[in-house]
Amino acid sequence: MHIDFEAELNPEQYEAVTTMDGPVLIIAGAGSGKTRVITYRMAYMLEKGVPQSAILALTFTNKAAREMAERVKSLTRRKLQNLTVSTFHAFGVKILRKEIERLGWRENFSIYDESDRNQLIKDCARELGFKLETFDVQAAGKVFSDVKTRRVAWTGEDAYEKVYREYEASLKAFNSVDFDDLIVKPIEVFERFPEARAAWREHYRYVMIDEFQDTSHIQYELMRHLSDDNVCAVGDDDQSIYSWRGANYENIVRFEKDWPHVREIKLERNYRSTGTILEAANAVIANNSNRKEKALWSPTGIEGAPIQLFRPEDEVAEGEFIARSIKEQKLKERLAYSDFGVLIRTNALTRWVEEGLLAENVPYKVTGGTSFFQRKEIKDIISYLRVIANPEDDVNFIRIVNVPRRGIGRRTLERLGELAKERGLSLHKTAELVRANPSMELPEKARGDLEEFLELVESFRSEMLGRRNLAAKVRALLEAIDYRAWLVTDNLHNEKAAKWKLLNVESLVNGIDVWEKDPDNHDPTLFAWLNRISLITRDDMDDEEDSGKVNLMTVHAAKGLEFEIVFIAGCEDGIMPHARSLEEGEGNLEEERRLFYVAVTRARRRLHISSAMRRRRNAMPVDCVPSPFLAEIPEKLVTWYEGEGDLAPDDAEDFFAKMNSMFPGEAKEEE
DNA sequence: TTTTCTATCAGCAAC
DNA sequence: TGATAGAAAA
Repeated sequence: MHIDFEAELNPEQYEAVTTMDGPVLIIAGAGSGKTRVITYRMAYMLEKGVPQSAILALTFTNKAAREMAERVKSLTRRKLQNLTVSTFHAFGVKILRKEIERLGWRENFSIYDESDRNQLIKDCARELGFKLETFDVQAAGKVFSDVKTRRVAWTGEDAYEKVYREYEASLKAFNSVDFDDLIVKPIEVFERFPEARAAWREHYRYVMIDEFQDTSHIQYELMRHLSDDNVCAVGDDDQSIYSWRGANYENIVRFEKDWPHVREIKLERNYRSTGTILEAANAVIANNSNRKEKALWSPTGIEGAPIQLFRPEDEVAEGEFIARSIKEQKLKERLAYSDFGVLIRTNALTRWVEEGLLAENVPYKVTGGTSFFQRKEIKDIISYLRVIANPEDDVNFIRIVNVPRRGIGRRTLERLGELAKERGLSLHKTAELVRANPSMELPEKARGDLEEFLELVESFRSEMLGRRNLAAKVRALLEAIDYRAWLVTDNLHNEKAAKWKLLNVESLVNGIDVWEKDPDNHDPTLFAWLNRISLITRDDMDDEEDSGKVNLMTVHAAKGLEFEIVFIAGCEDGIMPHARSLEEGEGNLEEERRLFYVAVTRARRRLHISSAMRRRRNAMPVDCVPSPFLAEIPEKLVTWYEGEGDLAPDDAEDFFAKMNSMFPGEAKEEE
């Protein structure tokens, strides 16, 4: 299959795609066809005879990775089973599954998410005699992460340091790693075992990094270990919105230092938005100081409708307005519900928008927030499977040892914990020891209950380590622990909740079923499944029946997406920019502005911004001031909506026809 | 010793 | 709004 690269790309894109060898830095403004460049670049390499297994592309979300792989496949019409397109974290897992034994972990390690981690930190602090009321787990977690990712060092008199040591020792004892470890541990492997590094480095001769502005210090390190000279970073400093997660857009500067002969290519043509939206976005972001100069421009010359501002009475009115406006525009312009995106700063704000949409019968889906896998009932089941896969995993052991109730309460666990501590063993190992040695003191009843639990784990462990019928075995497990009955007793006063939770559990098991029956899945083991779901997010779940619905999500979750019509709700001072974010540091106003910029540039055709006059906070209505960012939009680009009349201003030009005629190839382009 | 009930507190973004 | 710690009840 031959691709006419020159015809399907603009000159800058073409240059970016065909510069295969040597370091390349692509500064890709919002909507400039970033994904297109990356996918075409991979296709180009393949066409030039680079073997697929030599290409590594790293992205930030599973969704982006999957879509990218799909597009390369459809572009080249090849199956490409050995092409590696993956998130940083998933790639870290891939390395660790091969190499972690070098560091003293076993291959069946567990991955702790944030709540697992916080639980462990709490246990460690308690263990060391800290009063839990005065011990800030969140703060400790942040410091731990900073230390682990080498952003700060201990001062030597830090109260957290001891807890950190305990935490690290516990992780190792439990054969577990946390999220940061997924990046840090591979680096450690590469530093300590140069032969391992050489092997990986040789394997991937072409490395590409997407969303480079959001790479953290350690991700950059990992990339450096892996890349020789053929490295290509694609990013946009104006869209760096993850500094709280360690992202550091100064990596762009470091890249230029580390590869001085870098070829730098700027993509500023925007194929997405109207001139009005671009002008507004440019004007807003120009208020940031520390950035690479660039301005988006539209090759179409379509001015488009003005940006519509609205100040609803309160959050309820805001939700109503959004719902009505969506209905009206959909009808008038024959759009689909999925053409609409409603963006908010915090997940808590979704509620009011949801109520508005519900009241007007507008179908919607919420992306992000507490993911499916964070739900209690789902975590329970996953905890069981984690313990079955890795019995040393104390955090998950504790979580489920008494769910459903089996008489193993606090006292028994405390006692078991003491015994484990004395011997330096995991709880599971200790429990086995207790079973074998009647001399070890424990009340008879507790002993029996514990034994029963051990047997349960063991019988399922031997069952599930096979490579067949995982879903059926999970169903059997659910039966064995009678999880259904537990859901009923645990939700006595809320039958609906119990039913809903049961449905969730069922859909989890169905998910396993689908996954293990996928012909492309070459490793249908319990370990593989656990590794996968540890890294999965809500946006990986959608596709099923979610097309044709309005998209409701946070601005963070919207990065990389685009919608015909965008609403930015809750555009008030204190929310956008978020007060809490500003408290944290000086530079955060600029990051909040970038966040707003990202929100604005999601819109192709029309943008609505609302800022409530009053909003309830903790049940008390509070007067609100519009976001200062609104004043940064040139006045000539906006109109005010007064709360009645036409909700959908006309922009008579036929946007689509014009847009499509301007460009060859697919016009609908994600970033 | 375990389970159930009640009061209190904190709530930004997510791999 | 939910999680969680501590008190009361079983």
